[in-house]
Amino acid sequence: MINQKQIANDLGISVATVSNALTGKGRVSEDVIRLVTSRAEELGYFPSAAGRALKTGRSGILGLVMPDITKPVFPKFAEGVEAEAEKCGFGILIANSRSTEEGQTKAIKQLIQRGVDGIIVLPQRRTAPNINRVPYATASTASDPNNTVAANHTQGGQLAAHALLDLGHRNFLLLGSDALSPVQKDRIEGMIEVLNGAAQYEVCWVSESFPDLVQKNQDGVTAILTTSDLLALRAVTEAERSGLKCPEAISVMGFDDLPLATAVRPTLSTIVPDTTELARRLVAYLDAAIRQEPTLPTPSIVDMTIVLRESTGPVATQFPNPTRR
Amino acid sequence: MINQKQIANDLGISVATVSNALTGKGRVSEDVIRLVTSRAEELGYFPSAAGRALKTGRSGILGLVMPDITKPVFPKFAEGVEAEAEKCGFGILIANSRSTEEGQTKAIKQLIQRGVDGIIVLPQRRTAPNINRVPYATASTASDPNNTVAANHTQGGQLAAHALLDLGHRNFLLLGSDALSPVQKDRIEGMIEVLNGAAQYEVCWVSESFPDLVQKNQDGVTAILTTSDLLALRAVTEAERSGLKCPEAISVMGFDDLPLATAVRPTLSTIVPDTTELARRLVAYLDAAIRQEPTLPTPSIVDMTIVLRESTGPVATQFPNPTRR
DNA sequence: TTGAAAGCGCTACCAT
DNA sequence: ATGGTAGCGCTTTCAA
Repeated sequence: MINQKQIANDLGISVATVSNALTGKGRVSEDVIRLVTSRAEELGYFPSAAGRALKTGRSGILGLVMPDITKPVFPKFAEGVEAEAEKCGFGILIANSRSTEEGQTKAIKQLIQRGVDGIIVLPQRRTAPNINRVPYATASTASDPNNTVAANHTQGGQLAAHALLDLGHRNFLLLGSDALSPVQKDRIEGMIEVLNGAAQYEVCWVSESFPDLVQKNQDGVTAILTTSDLLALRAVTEAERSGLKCPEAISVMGFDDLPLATAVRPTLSTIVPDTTELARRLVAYLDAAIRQEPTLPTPSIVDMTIVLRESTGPVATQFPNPTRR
Repeated sequence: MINQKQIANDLGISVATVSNALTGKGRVSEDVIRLVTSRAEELGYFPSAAGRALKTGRSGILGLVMPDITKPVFPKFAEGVEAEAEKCGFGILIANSRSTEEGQTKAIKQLIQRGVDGIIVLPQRRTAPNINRVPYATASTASDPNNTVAANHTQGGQLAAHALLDLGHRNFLLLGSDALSPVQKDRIEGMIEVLNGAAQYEVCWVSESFPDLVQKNQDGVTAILTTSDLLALRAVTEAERSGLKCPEAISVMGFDDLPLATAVRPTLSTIVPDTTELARRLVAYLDAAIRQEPTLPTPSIVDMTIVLRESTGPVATQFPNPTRR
């Protein structure tokens, strides 16, 4: 491994000058800077991360704790964080909390041991990570008191409901998969807020058994709002299988804009979280905290957007199903 | 930050003894070990990663270069690598090659600068990563000469073809999305090897336009083999939309066992890569290389398995479509 | 069994 | 403008 000392000896100057020339901090003559940088280039010099970290007390690495990167929502987020971190000169060390609080605690401990400068946590069940050694930032729901930034799930739900209301729908089925998830609760809540008084609706938490969509449709339901594209996919395909055309007979709305949303036919209308912005604020917060800036960004909420594709359409003017009671 | 020196002063012993007691390497009395560890516990001591790295020349961190974690194949792999790495005491630093060779080169350089001990690369277009500073391992296709381990895409393709042949199908449509991808080429090749002489088949690379499945079915096609679950999803939903029941009229086979495979109805029959085993071998190789073990694992190939779900079934005994010419 | 001391590569202070 | 040097926290001889 080639180091500053070798460059210094090579050029007959001191390591201090080499360091100064390379980092551009000290006052060194242009000539020496050119000399040193070109020699460093020649020798293929890379500064030692360990040496620098030991001296400065900073590793330039951020930890990212996620529940389960296998779940399709997280990769987009991870990518956003990685990209933002790189812009600020940070690397990303990943850790898996395995969707449990113990896993989360363990992951955080490991990251600290590895010397990260800060930690981003995606707590799934509103657990407050207990970190004192390094600054941390969390992306949670708006209703979570100790978050750094939150996606506006409620507003996302509102967006979904509004869009279908605008298309003329008045009888809704709201589909979630986990009644305990704060995220899903917020999304459903947003939908309900908008629907209340304006339309009929029924909330259904899917576990094993999926509701009989034909039956629901006969009962008047023309629109399904879901808390996830995975559920929407299920709904669309269940519907089409039983002869209910989507969106002609029934409209289906997804959530999260997963890759599958454009792979399925009909393509899924869905609510899009701004993961890039979320990641940006998370990293910006940590960056400020690590630099010990006097004022830190305050908790904020990032709105979602909607994208209307093929799975939603205007309510049929005449009832698609003549047997409706 | 609390360090060994403080513990040493605290206990009136030397830092060397503290280090020895903590790492268990040197010969220290049981009493002292107990004393030191308990005191360390009390003070909440964590060894400094930087200090240790500087001294030992090892960071305990592995870099992982992936083309695009947003593509649904990669998260499962990343999780496997993370899990395996943790078992060997390594952390995982992620880097995004953005599916380009320049991106890959840049990512590798960055990882090296951050002091990783080794690098795992998923080269997408059969590029040979140029790394000399640290050991690296690649997961590529079997036909790639410089790989450490490969998933047996060809055998996966064979598996798919065999399964549908066994179900009585004799007229196939093979669907890929990228004729330039070595992975997809190998998969299709495997299918063709099995089908040749045993059945009729047509290969179709989907770009924008999707083949007319009703037409194909009328031409006799009863089974579709794809190179990805995303394509299979597309095929299933296109088919069902145009009144072709799956699997009654047409069977569809996916690849990769993505999360969506069980969210769609019918659930997708698919080929499952053993990402855990792939990850295990990759990490094991690097671990050995980093420890400078005399003999390193030689390149090896990991077979895939098949899971039959709802999207495939026996060929219809009578033609589903009476208008077949 | 324990301790003193060197040194990993870097930066920053202070002197020249 | 440049150089000498201390020291970040740890491990590892070597000596006691």
